[in-house]
Amino acid sequence: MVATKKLDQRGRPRSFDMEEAVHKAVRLFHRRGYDAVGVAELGTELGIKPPSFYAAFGSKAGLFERAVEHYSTSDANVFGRAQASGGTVSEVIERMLLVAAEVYPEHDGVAGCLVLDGARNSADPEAKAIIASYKKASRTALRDFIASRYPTKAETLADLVVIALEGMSGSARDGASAAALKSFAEAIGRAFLREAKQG
Amino acid sequence: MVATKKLDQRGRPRSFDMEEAVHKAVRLFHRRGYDAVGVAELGTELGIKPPSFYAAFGSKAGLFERAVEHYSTSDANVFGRAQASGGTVSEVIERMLLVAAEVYPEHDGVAGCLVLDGARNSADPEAKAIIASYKKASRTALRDFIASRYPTKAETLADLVVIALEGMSGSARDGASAAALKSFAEAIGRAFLREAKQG
DNA sequence: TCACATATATAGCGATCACTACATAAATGC
DNA sequence: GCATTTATGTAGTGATCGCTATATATGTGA
Repeated sequence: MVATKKLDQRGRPRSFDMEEAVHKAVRLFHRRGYDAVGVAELGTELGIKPPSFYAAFGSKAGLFERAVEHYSTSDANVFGRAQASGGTVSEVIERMLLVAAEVYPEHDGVAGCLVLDGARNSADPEAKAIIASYKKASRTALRDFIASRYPTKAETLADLVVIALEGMSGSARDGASAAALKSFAEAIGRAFLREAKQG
Repeated sequence: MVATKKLDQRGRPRSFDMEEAVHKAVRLFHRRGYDAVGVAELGTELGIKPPSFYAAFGSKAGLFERAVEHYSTSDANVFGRAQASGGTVSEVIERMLLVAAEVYPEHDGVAGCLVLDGARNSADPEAKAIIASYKKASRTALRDFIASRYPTKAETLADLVVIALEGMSGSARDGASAAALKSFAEAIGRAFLREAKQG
């Protein structure tokens, strides 16, 4: 049973590019949130009509899940970006906050973090579950990273950072400037050091 | 023309209590956000049928405006509550953060701040405008209060507090515990003192 | 008593929601 | 050629959205 798996490409081929469609969906969901983006608009913006849309993604929530997954494995993942440059735990945290201060303000009509704010006030249980899953995973990764250096204060320090990022994302979506977010990020970075080393 | 204005109570009287209806609307909008609460649900929960609803409030956004106004003049206004007890600027700020840490976690299914999060991701321009107006007024009041003691750093310090409160409200809506919000509030209180007196 | 003013209940408006039934088009394997 | 497989376009599903037209009920002032 070492049969070579022929991925048979039978049937009519897709008339649109999946990756490009998901990328456009990321921008729409990120800009306005899950509920405010309708399937009709997604269809016209992505150039996909309803039957093809549902054949490809299953549902609106299915596309949202793909969009969130695409988003959180991109440069928008501020924790991943900050970790990539190495350094101490506090250096990475400070860098993450500064990266967020650069990324979160409005760019091309999009502001804040899709994971933190993309399903806020949503009435859809699926969308909320998808976001809750990603938030929990992110928080766990961040807490474990902090615990590698500050094991007894990891929870409190993780709360400090996560709540701060929530505030930065929400404020950015309300129009906060890059300068305001930067000074906030710097203050939280100093607070992190202070809370980590004292008390 | 000093005619005594007789507020004539002519016509059929209301069959519901306006204040009680607004209070119920506050809870619904606060719990789920503006868009996720429909007029049909408001009607059944408030015991008001459509024509009476529109005669009394004009529109869904009209009721929302009344709800936000009622909310922000209640005990939910953490800045007002913190100011009421007096003290120095930094004492009031620290107290406000601690009050928010008590008020924002879920109580009776409601979490966070209606003003900060009630119209998040809303597709309705009216609701967004109402919230934007209240946010701007709150921020201005907070900044002016801080400026009375720290005039050169008022903007930066106001950003610190406002973005922190945004984070606390958003996190509370995601299920953050009172303990987590309290430790965050304490850390931000220390950060406020530090940023105000140094640098 | 009766006009007037206001609020009510019944019923339904057009628009939009996420989603689908159905027939057809376009590729492959034999 | 021809069956099979997959994707497509046309058209429309029932449900819900915020809101309203119309007639009736219930109060006041004269």
